[in-house]
Amino acid sequence: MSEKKRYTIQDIARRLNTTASTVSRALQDHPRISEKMRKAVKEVALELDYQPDFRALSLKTGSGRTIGVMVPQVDRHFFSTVLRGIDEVATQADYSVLICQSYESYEKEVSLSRSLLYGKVDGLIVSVASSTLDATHFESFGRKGIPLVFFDRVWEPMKVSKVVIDDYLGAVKSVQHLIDNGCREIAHFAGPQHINVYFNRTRGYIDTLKKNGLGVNEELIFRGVITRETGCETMQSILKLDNRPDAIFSSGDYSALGAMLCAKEAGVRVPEEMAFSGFANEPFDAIFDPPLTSVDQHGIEMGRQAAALLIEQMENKRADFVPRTIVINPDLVIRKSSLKRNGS
Amino acid sequence: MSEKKRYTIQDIARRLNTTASTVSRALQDHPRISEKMRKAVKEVALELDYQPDFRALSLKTGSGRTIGVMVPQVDRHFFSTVLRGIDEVATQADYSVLICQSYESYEKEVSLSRSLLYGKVDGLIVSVASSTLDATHFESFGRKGIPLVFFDRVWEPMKVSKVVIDDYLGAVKSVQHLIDNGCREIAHFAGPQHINVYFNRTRGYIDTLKKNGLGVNEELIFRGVITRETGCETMQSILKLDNRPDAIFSSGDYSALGAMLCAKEAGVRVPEEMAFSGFANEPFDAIFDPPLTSVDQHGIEMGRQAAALLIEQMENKRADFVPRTIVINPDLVIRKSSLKRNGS
DNA sequence: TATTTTTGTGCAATCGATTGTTCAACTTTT
DNA sequence: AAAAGTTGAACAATCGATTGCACAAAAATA
Repeated sequence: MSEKKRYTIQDIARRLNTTASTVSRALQDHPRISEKMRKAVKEVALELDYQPDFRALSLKTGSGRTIGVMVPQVDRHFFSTVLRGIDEVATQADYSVLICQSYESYEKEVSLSRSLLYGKVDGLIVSVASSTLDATHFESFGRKGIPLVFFDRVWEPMKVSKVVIDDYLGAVKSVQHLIDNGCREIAHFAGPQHINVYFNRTRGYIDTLKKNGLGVNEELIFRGVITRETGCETMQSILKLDNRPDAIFSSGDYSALGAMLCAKEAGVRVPEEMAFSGFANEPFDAIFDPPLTSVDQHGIEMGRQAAALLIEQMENKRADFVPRTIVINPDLVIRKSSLKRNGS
Repeated sequence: MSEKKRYTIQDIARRLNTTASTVSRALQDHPRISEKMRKAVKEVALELDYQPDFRALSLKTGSGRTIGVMVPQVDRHFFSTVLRGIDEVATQADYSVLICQSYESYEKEVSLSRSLLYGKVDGLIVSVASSTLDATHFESFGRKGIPLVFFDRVWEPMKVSKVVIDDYLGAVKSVQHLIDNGCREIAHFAGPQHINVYFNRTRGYIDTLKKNGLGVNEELIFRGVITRETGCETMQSILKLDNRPDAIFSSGDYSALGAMLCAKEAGVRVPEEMAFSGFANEPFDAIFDPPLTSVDQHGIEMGRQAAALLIEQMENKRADFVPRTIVINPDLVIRKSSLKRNGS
């Protein structure tokens, strides 16, 4: 019954006894096309529901107006807000956004890069997977003239534009807040240290302790604790310690949460006996009991900046483009879980 | 300094004083190419980090081996699990997945469809936006011979393959469970009724009440309650009622949660005085106090089935393909929030 | 040695669009 | 009415890759 066909510019030409070039020009309102022909072409185009073929078009023009985004997982609130920011700016500039997920896997990341390199995207925005220790696979993009922008989890050695938050500052704000609230023995859940963001959070923690004249107790730094499960397990060991810490500064909300729930379960009063502070400001932070203090990373803004940076570079194709790094200030969102001093 | 160029098959040919066709064949291990030439070509290709141009390739071959997925939002747990299922099957079959978000907006959905129609994808998997009342814009895909599969939120009138869960059954299981636990006045938070999934959940609720000889009280059906905010507000009004319901069956977890937290805040004992049951089995359901009973939709499985269905249709390009609908059985995940009878 | 077969490459068309060039048919100018 | 200018549309090349066909040179067969 139905024709099931994608009509091309040639089909239109055939029906009107003319050529593809004339049709192409008519559709573009070229001045040298007669009014009559223009109308006829547009009419047939409409009738056939003609859409130009993206592949042919981008092959000819050299750009498909498509931005690729590669993130570890889209269902993490932070990444999804960044996506929103990117989408916003990209749409405005008439670019499509192609999202893909590495699922934190190095292999997947490499194979995705390869497939994107085929010419599916004209520019790429990336936050690297946690299992990626070496991100040289991204260097091909530079070699092929495909602009690249890193955000959040960046591959420092590469000379490309980056958008990051000041993780160090976020940690400082967080730990200082805990100290100001009377905490003196602050434990820390650290993420994988080869990832810049986690490394910087840990640095901020250590420096802030020192700055306040508090000693750094290596035994209170728990490494690789980022999931709810590990948070919970770590709390179990903490509860067995002779002198329990009076606060936890976690590099992530999931582990902070896991630990907090475990502690409550074990009868620890939060925040009176133990205060908690996380990182990422996940939406569920606000609805826990008690609500979790956390660091907001302004994802939408990061996304906007990353997209703007990328588009700028794509449009100004000069070889002398100088990569920039944009640093965004994080905000500490104070909630009950850390208010040891006063319950306000 | 750096060349900043994408090398083509022609560049390789030029270096070896041969032609593009020979290079193309050499790279494909065509039998009629000499061992020597083959080696030489591959060597240069490697040296130049040659990657075939996706656009040229898919223009010629007619397929870019790309599946498009359009969902309302990627940061909803259900959708992100479906994505995982799709990704799994697609990757295995050597397809790339292109994700895009409608953000529940009809306009965005229409404009995305248009851009995908350009030939960016060879097949499409869709869950429609809540603001979409008329999804005829998807019919172009059929007309152009681009296979389409709906999942979860489907546009019933279209004759295409669909993957859904039995929302009716999910609601039945949920409400029956509440009744079995001694609830007699069960209120219902209903979603937008023009969306099939919400409509069916409400039907399941009504039918189950009737089946158990319980009357349906229209005043206990609250429409359009899907966010945490509206859930909370609705609970406020419920608490003012003369005869409060003893349970809430919500069509969504967010509103169930909002309501549950509000009720607890107001001093209602959960589940003793009021039981709660949601829909979607969001990951946070398990970590609330009390944990929320909910209906699991088997997202990964839905994604797998949808992708398999789509790929089958794409590869078997016969015009006589008959659309299928796959119905997946939901499971009720029982947690403390609904266990009124016994605290087990 | 003459003829057939095999082997290795090049030529040219094609996918669907864009765009510079050519060229006939009208208009306008003188 | 002849020269010059304008208009409308066709021709052909191009983007990067694939692939049927032609055709030498080399190898195998007679």
